[in-house]
Parts: sequence; C-alpha cells; structure tokens
Amino acid sequence: MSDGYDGYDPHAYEPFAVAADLAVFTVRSGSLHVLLIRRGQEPYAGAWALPGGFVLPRESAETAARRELAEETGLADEVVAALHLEQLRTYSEPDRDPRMRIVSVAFTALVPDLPEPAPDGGGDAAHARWVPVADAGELAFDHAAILADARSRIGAKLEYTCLATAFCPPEFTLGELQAVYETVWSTPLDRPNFRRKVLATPGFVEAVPGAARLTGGRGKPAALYKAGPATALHPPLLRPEGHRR
Amino acid sequence: MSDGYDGYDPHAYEPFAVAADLAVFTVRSGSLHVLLIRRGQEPYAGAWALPGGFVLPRESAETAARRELAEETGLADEVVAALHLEQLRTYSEPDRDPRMRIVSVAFTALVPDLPEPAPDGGGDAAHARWVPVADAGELAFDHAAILADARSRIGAKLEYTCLATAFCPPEFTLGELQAVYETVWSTPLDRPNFRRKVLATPGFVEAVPGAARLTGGRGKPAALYKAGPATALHPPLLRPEGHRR
DNA sequence: ACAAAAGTGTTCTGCCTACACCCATGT
DNA sequence: ACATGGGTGTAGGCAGAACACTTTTGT
Repeated sequence: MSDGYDGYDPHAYEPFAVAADLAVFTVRSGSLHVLLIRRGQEPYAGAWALPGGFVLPRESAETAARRELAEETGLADEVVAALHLEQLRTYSEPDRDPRMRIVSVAFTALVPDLPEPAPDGGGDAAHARWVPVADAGELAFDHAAILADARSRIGAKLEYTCLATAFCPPEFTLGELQAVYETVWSTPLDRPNFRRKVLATPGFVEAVPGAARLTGGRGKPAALYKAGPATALHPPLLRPEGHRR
Repeated sequence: MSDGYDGYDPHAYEPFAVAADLAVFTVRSGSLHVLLIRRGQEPYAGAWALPGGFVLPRESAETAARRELAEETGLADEVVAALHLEQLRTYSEPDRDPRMRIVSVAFTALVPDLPEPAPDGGGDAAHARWVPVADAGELAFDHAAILADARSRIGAKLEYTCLATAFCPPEFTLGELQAVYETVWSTPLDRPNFRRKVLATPGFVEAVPGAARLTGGRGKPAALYKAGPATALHPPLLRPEGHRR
C-alpha cells in the first residue's frame, strides 16, 4: 500500500460492504448444475442468485464463504470445512448492487452429487436448489457474469488439475470420472485413451483393491478408484478442440 | 447474494476499507524487477511496499489500481490506460493491516524496461524504485505473500499466453523475447526450438519487414518483430521441468 | 582469424489419436 | 444369444528435445 493509506479516516466515506459469493457446481444426471438461492426480498425478489453473504468484521472472505454455504444449504459443517474452495475473482463495479456499495469476492466449489441434496435442509436452505447451468438464465445482480466466469474457469481447470475427482463420490469408476469431463466440456472423449491418461498420471487416482461396482446394471463391473494426492496434471488433459487449429 | 443481505445496515459494523495493490514487473538487465514504494509513515515506516491505495466510492478496483499507479509512478496517463492489468487475488485476512480492516484486491501488470524509469517522476513517485524480486526480502503488511503469488502467476502465464511481449519494447528481437522467458523462469531455453515455437504460433509475433538491430554490438543483426493479436498460446510453451517426471 | 549472436536443418523420442479387439454381466 | 459397458493392444502422426551446422557482424 502506498503513502496514500496514511491518515485515512475509515468513516470519511460511505462505507463499503464486502461480500463472499459462491458458485457451487455438481454433476448430476449428465449435466452440470449450480447451486442457486431464490431471493425473498427486494431487490430482485423472486429471482435466482448465487449463495453468499457479508464478510463479518473478524472473518476472511473464505471463512465467510464457508459459513454462508453451511447456513444456506444445511450441509454438515465437516463437509463444508473440507470443501475445496477456490477464489475466482473480485467484482467491484460501483453499481453492481442498487442499494449500496458492495464489493464481492467470488469463490468456486465442486461437490459430488450429494445423496441428500442440499436443498432439503431446514431454515435458509429452504430456498436452495440445484439448477442446470444451461437453465440458469437471468440471475440477480451481476451473478450471471460471475457464473459464466466460474463455468469457464472450471472447464479450464479440468485440463491441468486433478479437480475432476471433487465431482465424484469417495469411490468412483473411471467411467464416472470420464462422464464428469464429458459433462463439463460437452464433448465425448475416447474411453481407452482417457483411461490410459488418467492411470499414467501418478497420484491422480488410486485403485481400491478388489472393489467393483455394477454401473447401470448392465455390463462388466467396473473397478473402483479414489482420488489420489496429486493436484496438478502434467502433461495436461486437453479438450479435443484445445490443440486443434 | 443471499437473503442474508437484506436488512443489512451499512453503518452497523466497523466499516471495511477496500484497497487496490499492484505487483508491476519488468525485465531489466537480466533479472525480474518489481516496482516498490518506500513507506514514509507508520506502520512499517521505511519499509518497502507494493504501490496501491484505496478504492474511492465511485471507482472499481481496477480503475483505482490504474489511478494509483499513475499517481505513484508518474507514468503517462496513456501508458497506464493501455496497460494490461490482471486481477491476481483478493487478500482479506482480518489482521493484515494493523490499523483497520482493509480488504485488498491485488493486480499484476507487466511493463517493458522503461526508457525513463518510473521513479524519476515527481511527487509521490519520488519513493518508487525498481527492485530485483530476489532482493525484495521483507515487505510491509502481507505484501511479500502477494508478491510471491504474483511471481508464480506470471511464470505460469508465460506458458499458455502471449503475455511475454508485454515485457518487450514495441519492436523487439526473438533473442530479447527469449531472454524474457529465461529471466522469468530462471531456465535456459534452446534457441532454435524457441524460435520455431514462437513463429509457428499464429498471431504471437509479427515480423517488421526490413528492420534489424545489432544486439550487444557483436553478432549478426537480428530481425525485429512486434506483438501480434493473439493472446492465448496453443499448444503451450512449457517450462523445461513442466512435463518431465 | 576469431568470437559472438542470429538463423536453418535433421534426427529421435514420446505422447496422443484412432480404432480394432477381448471380457464380464444382465436380459 | 446379444446388448451394454469395462478394459487391452497397436499402428500412425505430429510436436518437442537435442544438437550439428551456416551466416553475419565486431574486434
């Protein structure tokens, strides 16, 4: 910070509020879904919005994001605490909220398709729903832009990180993992090559010895894997169009 | 934002201040430099810090970053307006500033080695200096962490974007461009392969017909190029260690 | 003549693509 | 038996790594 900081009076200006908003994604029945909240009051009453809320005086933005997520979705605290949250970007246009000056730090999170879907929780969670991103349409404030940024970020992240496993349950088949990629990228992938690529990357997935699962009833039972310790994917797993001219 | 936003009183809490801080890099005499400001007052009087300052009530964080950069470095307004600014991340730990709650949106910028170095400007610019990042050491507040994040970000960005040209003057040789990569990555690169890779990427650089420059006095004069319209680099130009196991 | 820097050519390796093929299970 | 999904093998192509070599300048 510059010398311009010194002598600043915190109360001289109309204060800023700082918020944390979340774009929480899951893959469910073949399409990418995002967690949205139905707004109860003006402005944008009745509109859908990303979950989020104000950063409290003794919180960091990330702590606030976790707290709001737990409050609004009824997810268990341990689940929320273990969640991989990633800062997306901060939105600070002066008129992004009609009421007052709000600077919002946006986060992205990826969760598996939860057995008890979040919206069934009590309290604030009553207005939370999983919505296919394709159907999200208009959202309150600038949340449609945040959602678009988050969407494109996770598409890119799948290329060079191991984050795709965050969309899967603790144990999953390679077919399920491939479906995550295909859903997020909206592109079919070659199964043999996908398989080799994933298994050739040390620490991406680890075999669960002896375990197998019948997928969809038909077909050969698939071996089960769990997420490995690796986070980066070298060399990357590129989208089919990614390296074509 | 959630329903938690409604009924919020802007004055109910100790207000937040929002700041924009900048990590401005340049390549100069074979090493990566960052623009730092010597603080005149407490806290951290006499310490080095990243340039930056408060976001004003009607500004976005990015606008504030440009304004502060112009004020503190004496760079021409056109130069600052044309600068490629990229949002790095927002730092919001409650105690990052001992005086009050300050949430800081950090930006990164890359500039060529300026003919008239920024620090020579008048006014606030008097305390600005280019410092080799290796010599930056301890900085005020959490700026050392911001600098480290910015450093690693630009290293990664060079791999898959055309940003390296931002470090070069309007016309440059491929040797100079390669020196940028080698300086930022601290790795020697193979000249023939680098050259082919850059020229094979459409829109990365464009030849300036007929022009040539003697570099260092000795050796064959090098052809000149200017930055092309491309921004992405597909496929990426990976660091030597990047895809080795 | 020699050093230094630009620029060209060539070989080798390894990954990625593609597609053909076998295996196990339910109906 | 056959459909369905899991899993293995293999040939071709393309890009990058490594390095030998030529060209043009200053001393």
